[in-house]
Amino acid sequence: MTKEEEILQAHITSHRLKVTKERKAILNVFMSTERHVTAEELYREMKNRGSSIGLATIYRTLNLFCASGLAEQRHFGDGQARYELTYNVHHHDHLVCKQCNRIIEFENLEIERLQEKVARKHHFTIYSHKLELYGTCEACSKEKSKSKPKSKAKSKKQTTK
Amino acid sequence: MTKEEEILQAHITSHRLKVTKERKAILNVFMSTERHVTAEELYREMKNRGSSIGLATIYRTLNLFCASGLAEQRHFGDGQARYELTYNVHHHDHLVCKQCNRIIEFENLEIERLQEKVARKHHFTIYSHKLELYGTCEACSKEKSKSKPKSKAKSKKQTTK
DNA sequence: TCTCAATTTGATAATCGGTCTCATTTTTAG
DNA sequence: CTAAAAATGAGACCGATTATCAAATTGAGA
Ligand SMILES: [Mn+2]
Ligand SMILES: [Mn+2]
Ligand SMILES: [Zn+2]
Ligand SMILES: [Zn+2]
Repeated sequence: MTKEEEILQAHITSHRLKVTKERKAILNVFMSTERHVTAEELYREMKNRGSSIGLATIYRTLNLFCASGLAEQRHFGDGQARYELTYNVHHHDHLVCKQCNRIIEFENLEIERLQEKVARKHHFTIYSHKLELYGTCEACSKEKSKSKPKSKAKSKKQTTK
Repeated sequence: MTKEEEILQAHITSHRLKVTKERKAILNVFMSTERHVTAEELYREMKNRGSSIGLATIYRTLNLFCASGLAEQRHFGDGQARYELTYNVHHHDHLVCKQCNRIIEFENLEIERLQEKVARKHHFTIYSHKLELYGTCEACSKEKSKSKPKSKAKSKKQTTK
């Protein structure tokens, strides 16, 4: 049993919940897929691997992962929640390329310290924060003309009239 | 005519759009209400003041304000977009109290500089960013037991089972 | 000022991510 | 093994926002 399975089981038993094959299966795939996955993406991935677990269960289970401290939910501005394993993963923030939807993780202790300083000045107690830098990644700014090297998002229709 | 009305008109004419009484009325109320307003809140405020403008037009017009550079859209994690006038307003980020939904604005050039530094390190070009610190404000941490002094958000049902 | 094509509006239908409901199945303490 | 509690899948439902469309308004040019 992986450490992650243990963490999940601990949370499950301490909350009088139940260990199910669905939860184990979802945890497995969740750990093996790319970071910042959406519920829908995870659902499709599981289907590809032969699973018949329903989408509602995917949502429920991702929420459970978050409640157990295994994962965290993120929003990168495309209207879908994304999830990433955070157990044993250093805290970090994100650079989000709006061209190709690539997500680059970074860690900056100076910024974290300054956030705390700001909070102190306002007598505010931080328990979470969100720092995202939106723009264009290196790859995308090099290929000035081409459009979407690693597209992941649906392009939303824009009424320009 | 206020400077804001001029900016809007400039955007409107340069895009072959039309100046309407609705747009002027919405801009007026938008400028006179509190910052970080939702479309729904602005709609109700206008109704209170006797307007009969439809909600769809409020949404359309707030989007227009954003397109013209007068306003910006924000998301503070409660699932509704909020808007604030940013013309002639210094860039700032936000402390969001999850107890009372108070929003405190702050400005920190050191953090902004460090963000740019991070971006440079990753050869990334930032064109916008989002920094929000979530937690408990001074007022709320003082009244340890009381719940919602200036409640603004609907409490979402949480299935704890 | 009049005309009229283009734009905007209000009402409301549609969309979309996500949650809830409920009948059925699975888990697990005893 | 039993039975109560919890979880599941299917699909109904929800809330914020956008799209549709007929009717009204706007404004550039005559
Ligand atoms: Mn990450
Ligand atoms: Mn603000
Ligand atoms: Zn990119
Ligand atoms: Zn507060």
